Amino acid sequence: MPAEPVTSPAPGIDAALRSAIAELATSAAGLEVTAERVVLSPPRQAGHGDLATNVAMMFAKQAGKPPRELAEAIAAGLPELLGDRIAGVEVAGPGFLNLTLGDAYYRDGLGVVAGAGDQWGGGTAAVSEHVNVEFVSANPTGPMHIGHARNAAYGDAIARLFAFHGHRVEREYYVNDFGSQVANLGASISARARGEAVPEGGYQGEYVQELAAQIPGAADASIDELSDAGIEAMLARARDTLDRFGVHFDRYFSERTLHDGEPSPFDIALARLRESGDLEQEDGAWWLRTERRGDDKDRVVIRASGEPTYFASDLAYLLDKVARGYDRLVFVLGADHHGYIGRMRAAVEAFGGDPEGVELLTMQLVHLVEGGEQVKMSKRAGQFVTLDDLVDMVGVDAARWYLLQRSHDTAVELDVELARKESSENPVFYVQYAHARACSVLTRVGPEAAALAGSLAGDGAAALAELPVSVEPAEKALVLKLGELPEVVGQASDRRAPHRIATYALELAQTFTAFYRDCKVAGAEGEGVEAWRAALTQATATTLATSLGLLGVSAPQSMERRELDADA
RNA sequence: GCGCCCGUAGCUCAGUGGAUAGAGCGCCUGCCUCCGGAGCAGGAAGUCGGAAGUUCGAAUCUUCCCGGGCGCGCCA
Repeated sequence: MPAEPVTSPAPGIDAALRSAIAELATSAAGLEVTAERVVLSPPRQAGHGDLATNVAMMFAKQAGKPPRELAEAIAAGLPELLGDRIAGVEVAGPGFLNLTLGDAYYRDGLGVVAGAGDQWGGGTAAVSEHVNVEFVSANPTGPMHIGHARNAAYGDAIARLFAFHGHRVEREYYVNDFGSQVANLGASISARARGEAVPEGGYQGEYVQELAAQIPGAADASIDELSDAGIEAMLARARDTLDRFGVHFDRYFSERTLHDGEPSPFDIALARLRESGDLEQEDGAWWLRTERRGDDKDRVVIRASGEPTYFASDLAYLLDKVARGYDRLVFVLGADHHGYIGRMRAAVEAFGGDPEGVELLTMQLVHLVEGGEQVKMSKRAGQFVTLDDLVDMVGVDAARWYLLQRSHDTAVELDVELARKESSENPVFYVQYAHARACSVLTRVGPEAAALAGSLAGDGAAALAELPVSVEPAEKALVLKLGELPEVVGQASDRRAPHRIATYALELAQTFTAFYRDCKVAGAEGEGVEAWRAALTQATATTLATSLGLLGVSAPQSMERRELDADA
C-alpha cells in the first residue's frame, strides 16, 4: 500500500532560521546539513539567549573540525542572512550557539501561527498513512470499567493525533458477540429472571439483574434469545457510555459475522493458512506456526476437541483487516496482553501483510485515589469502578485529562478529589480557565484590535509584521511557546504519546498567564500595541483549544461553576 | 527460569545525547485601586534504584545487579 506524501506541511515559525543555520553549517562543515537536522531549543538558563542550537557539536566530529570553530563560522554568517530577525549570536561552552532574536522574528512568527488558525501544528507528517486503530473492544458481557476508560481515552486521543498530524484514521471496536461467554450471559440472565442464583461461572453483577428486568418475557425466553437480547442491550449501553465520554467509532466489527455464510470468513482464513503451510495438525489440534515467524512458540487454533480457540476468530478478523489494505494496524490493549505482539505480527505476515505495520500498545493500570485511599465501590458493577462512575465523579473533561496526562506505559494514580476541584490547583481547570480568560479579554478590546484578531486567517496575519510594536519578554516567551506546537504534535503522534500534548497545554497556559499578568491587552497604550496583543491572545486561545481538542477535552469560552461553594 | 514495562523532589509524574534535571500536588513566605483574584509571585526540597562502560557531554545509549508490576494455557 503506497503511502501518500503530504502535500504542504505548514512551515514552522523557525523555518527561515533553521534553513539559514543549515546553509551556513553546510558550507562550514563541508558536508550536507539539512534544515531538519537543526535542533533549536529554548535554553534553560537566562543569559543563554532566546534559542540555542547544538549543530556545531553535532557535526564537528564528522566534519573533522573543532565544534567552536564551526559555531563561529555559523555565527558570523547569520546576521547577513536573517537581517533584523536576529539581534545577537554568541558561541558558548563547548560549541553552543546562543541566539537572541529580533522583534521582527516574533512578528513574523506570530503571523505564521495566527495565519494557520485552527490548523496550526497539524499536517506535518512526512508520510501520510492509512491507520486503523482498534481500541476498547470490551466484552459485551459486562460494564466498562476504569481500565476501559483509559483505553478509550488513549485510543481516541492517538486517533485524533494521527488525523491532525496528517494521517487517515479509522476507529474500530471488535465486538466479542460469539462463543461460550455469550451463552453464559444468556444463562445468567435466565437464572436472574426466574429468581434463581446464577450458574457456576456465570455473571454475578447487578447489571445482569437489570437486564433480566429490562428484557420482556425474560423468565420464559430461551437461553439463545436471552443471549442475543443481552448482548444487544449491553452493546447499546457501551455505545451510550462511550458517546457520553466523547468517543465515537467508525466501525463496530461483530465477531459473529465471521461465522456467517458458507464458506464463512472464518473458514476462508483457516483454509488460507492451511494452504500456506502455516496451519498444521499435531496431536489432534491445529497449530499456527508462529514461532518460525518470530513468536515465542506456536499457537493452538483448533483444539483437539474440535473447538476453535479465541485466537481462531482473531485470525479471521485479522485477515479482514489486512485485506482492507491499511498501512498500519494499531491495537490498544491492557497490560496483560503484551504477550500478543509476537503472534499477531506472525499472523499478519502469514497473511502476506507487513508485520512492521502492526503495533500493539499496552496500557498500564489506573488506581483511583480519594483522600489517600483507593476507591473501589461502584453503584453499577458492585466492586469495580466503571467508566460511568468515573464520569459521574469528576466529569468527562477531568476524566480524560487525568487518564491522558501520563505516558501509557506507566501506571497512574488518579486523585478524584483533585480532579474535581475547580481552581488553579487542578491542571485541567487551569488550562480551560486560561482559554476562557483569553476569550474574555478578546471581548474587551477596541474595534481595531478586534478587527485584526478576527481577520488573522485572512490578510490580518500579514499585517502583523507591519505593526510598529516592540516585543516584550512575556510576549516573546508566548510566541516561542506557540511555535512549539508542530514539533510537539509530531512527537506525540510518532511516539503515540498524547500526554505530551497535556504537558504542552499546561505550559502554554502558564506562559499565557504570565503574559496576561505583564501585558495589558484591552486598552493598551501605544500604536498597534492593543492590536498586536489581541492577535497574540487570539492565537493562544486557538492553540489552547487545539491542544485540548486533541485530548478530547472541551475548551469553554467561559467557565461556569458546577456547584456553589458553601462560603461563596 | 524466560520475555515486556517501570524505578527521577515528601506524593503523583514529565523529561529517549547537551549547559546549573522540571511540572502539578503538599509545605513555607509574600501580593487584591489593575482586561476573569475561580488569580499571581517567590522559597525550601533530588547520590535521576546501584555499579561499570560508550561519549567532548548520559536521567536518556550498552552490560550486569537490586527492587516492583505484568505475561509466559488445547482460558477468554
